[in-house]
Amino acid sequence: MALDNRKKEVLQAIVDDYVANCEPVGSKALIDRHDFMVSSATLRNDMAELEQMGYLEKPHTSAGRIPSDKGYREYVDSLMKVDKLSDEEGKEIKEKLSVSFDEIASLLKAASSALADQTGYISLAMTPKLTSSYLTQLKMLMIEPGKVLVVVVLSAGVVKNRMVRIPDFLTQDQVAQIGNAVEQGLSGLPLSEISLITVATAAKGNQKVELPDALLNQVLYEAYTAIKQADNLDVYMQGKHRMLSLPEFSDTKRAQGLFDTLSHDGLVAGYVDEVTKQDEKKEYMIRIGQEITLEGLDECSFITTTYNVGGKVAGNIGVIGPKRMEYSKVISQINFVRMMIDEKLKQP
Amino acid sequence: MALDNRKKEVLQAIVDDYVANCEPVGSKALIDRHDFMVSSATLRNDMAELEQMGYLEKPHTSAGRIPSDKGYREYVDSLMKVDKLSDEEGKEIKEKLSVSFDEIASLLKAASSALADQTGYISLAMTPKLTSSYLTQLKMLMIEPGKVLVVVVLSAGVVKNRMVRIPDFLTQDQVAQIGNAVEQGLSGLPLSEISLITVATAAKGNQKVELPDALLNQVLYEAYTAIKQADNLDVYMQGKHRMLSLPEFSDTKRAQGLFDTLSHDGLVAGYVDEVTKQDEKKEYMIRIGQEITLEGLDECSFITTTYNVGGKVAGNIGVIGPKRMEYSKVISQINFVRMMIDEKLKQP
DNA sequence: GTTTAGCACTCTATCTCTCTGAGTGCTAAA
DNA sequence: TTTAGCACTCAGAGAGATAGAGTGCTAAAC
Repeated sequence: MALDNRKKEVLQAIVDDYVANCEPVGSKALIDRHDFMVSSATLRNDMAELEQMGYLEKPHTSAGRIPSDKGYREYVDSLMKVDKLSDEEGKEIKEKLSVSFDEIASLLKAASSALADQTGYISLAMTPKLTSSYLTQLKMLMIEPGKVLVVVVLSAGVVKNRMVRIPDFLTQDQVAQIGNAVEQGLSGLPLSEISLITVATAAKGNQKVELPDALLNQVLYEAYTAIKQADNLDVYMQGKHRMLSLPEFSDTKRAQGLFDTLSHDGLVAGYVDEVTKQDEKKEYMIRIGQEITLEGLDECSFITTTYNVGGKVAGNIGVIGPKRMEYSKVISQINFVRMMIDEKLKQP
Repeated sequence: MALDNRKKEVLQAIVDDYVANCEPVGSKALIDRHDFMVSSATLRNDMAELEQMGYLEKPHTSAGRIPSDKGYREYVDSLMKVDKLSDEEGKEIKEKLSVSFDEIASLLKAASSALADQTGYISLAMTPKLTSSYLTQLKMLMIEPGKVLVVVVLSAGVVKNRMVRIPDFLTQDQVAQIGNAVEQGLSGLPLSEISLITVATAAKGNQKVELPDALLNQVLYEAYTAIKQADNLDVYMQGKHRMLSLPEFSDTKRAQGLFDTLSHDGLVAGYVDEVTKQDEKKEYMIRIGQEITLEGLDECSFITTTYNVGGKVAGNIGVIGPKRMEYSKVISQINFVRMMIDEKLKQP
């Protein structure tokens, strides 16, 4: 049985009201707040049917209705209208991202912070997935004898560095040369194809320094770990504490379950990855309540979207909020931030 | 009126019991759990006096007593015995910090993580206060035309980098030369004495590249911002979510107040700084309940201590937990972690 | 067939009342 | 100074009672 027009309106109104007040919506209240041209009894019939079809739930017999996960799903899929961000709000976000960012990490940090402030929920920003990106530069900088800073620059604009230890007696020149050799041999190679072996052959094919093999291998191993480490995703998450002010998390147990999960960056990042793959074609990904396979997030909704770096490599930003979230607003906010990121990263 | 021996014992027993159970302690329960050789009536008299002197409080007339801030203070100042860490626990911490850390940031991250795991409370680790440290190296690395990575190395072992934008047409050599000139002119200079002017004079006194003044100034300005940015304290904080399982934070409002404050790294860092100055001579700093001037932390206690880098520059690590904290255990844990850090950073 | 008025019914939240028990403070004796 | 004894206090738990929001159903109206 499909939803007739009035039922759609009723569902939409109930979601809207519940989002606003976090209180079960009754037929009377619905009539009061909206211009239905029918009586409350009619709405009651509609609501009973909507419940039977699984779109609504009752906390108990004599309460109003609240949307089920399926109800929210219908709402975001076909009922809500995503309105454009108000000029004012767009301006606010723009301002927060207006500082010049020449490193992707700072941009993402700012984006996550803006998103958290603007939505009032938990924001998320992840560095680009690097497996598909490639090495553009590798510099080895001697900080003091025996200590070398390996700077790895990736095509996605990601810069990472790692301090490594090498034998004391190597000179800055020798180390820099090895770095150059590796860089020449590997630049342009996708990260996924870089292994200890490729590093070694690259270096040995290009370098001019005469060094015993064992020694050279030691340095190369450190360079390799530095490159591999650059592969790690960074996750920026902000605004967690705001969830505590929501009525759905007034129960500490629930909040704890949520925070426990969120404290594992890796879990969240992995989940975002998975969802992104599932909804590859879509502009944004939404997961509602039980649809989320992360523990402790069954009272939440999760919205993510993908930004692009130079049209190729992509990372994610997103928002985690209560199921009772202002979906259309959050979506437009996320979209706006994504556009801003895309724009800033388009310049080569 | 000073505390006689039995009163001290009573206070100590009450703190111990309350720490263990988070329930007001009555005279009867006290007799049951401890070997006082007197009757409950005698203890009642003692407890009444302790209350009058401000060491104990009553939640209401017919409940047991709980320690007041003053009571906790007396406890940590003269009653508790700081026991040595168990070998087992020492081993666990050692293990967590056993990876080789050649960058101070990673070491602190690991330390904070170990401290949070081990205490079950909120841990804190801050990079060294850098004002007293000095610049040892400054490298400028061209990533692509117009984009330069400025790597700043400070005496405290802190390495920071910042991507900056410069005019497109400058070459790697030119940029590197400017970097060298700045480094030569400034190395050894305390950060506090580095200003845009000192940077400029340093560079102009040492550099050989012929560049129009305006252009040079632009590059120098970027180098200067990079140096100044290296000055920022980094704060690593972990284990916040654990507080939600404590009965004192079962009220979400309270938890929210705490988290609100803790989400401002700067506030916390500033406070730690202040406290450290006040208790300069002490091995560790303790602030209890209302003694803490940060909003939302009046149900908490704050313990910090100072680690050293090469005997000179110093940073802080610490723990935030409920007033009802296992003080002696936490103190020995913090001390142990500090010793580990000191040791790892002693090697030049 | 759809809509509506009317009404009995259900269930939570709230309030009040009572009871219980842990714990106190005080008094008087040891 | 310590102790036994006892009256007193108060939070918390449990039991009704009540109010009110909301429901579902029936029968009439459109």
